[in-house]
Amino acid sequence: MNDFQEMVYQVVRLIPNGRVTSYGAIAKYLGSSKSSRMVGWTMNRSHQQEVYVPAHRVVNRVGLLTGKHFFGSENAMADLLKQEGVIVVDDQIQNFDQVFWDPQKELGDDMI
DNA sequence: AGCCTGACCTAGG
DNA sequence: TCCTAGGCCAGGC
Repeated sequence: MNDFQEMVYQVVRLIPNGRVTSYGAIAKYLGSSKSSRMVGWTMNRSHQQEVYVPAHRVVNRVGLLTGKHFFGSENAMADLLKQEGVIVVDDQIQNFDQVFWDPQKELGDDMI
């Protein structure tokens, strides 16, 4: 497991209950804004991690649940979010700007 | 060894 | 505003 992937999991674990962030925001926070695709790839392996990673709190930049197929059932990801109070309609998070959690803004740059 | 494919995003036309 | 190309890089074939 390389450092980048480890960092990704660290940040995802810091996402508060009922909030979400995007692949690009994580990539940017880790100092490589162009590696958002790698974040997505890394999230694919997140289910195999021994320590829990709330992968359902990571969506794409417009609030669409693009990773839902990697959860058990068709609505597993949306259900997890709904349990946390996030409103999801047709795989689209409602009030996305209010629910969005920006690591750069919330945590600062001191983690890098 | 290439070629292709992604849970993505931004810039430029 | 919509569309395209490019950057990223691990893994499958």
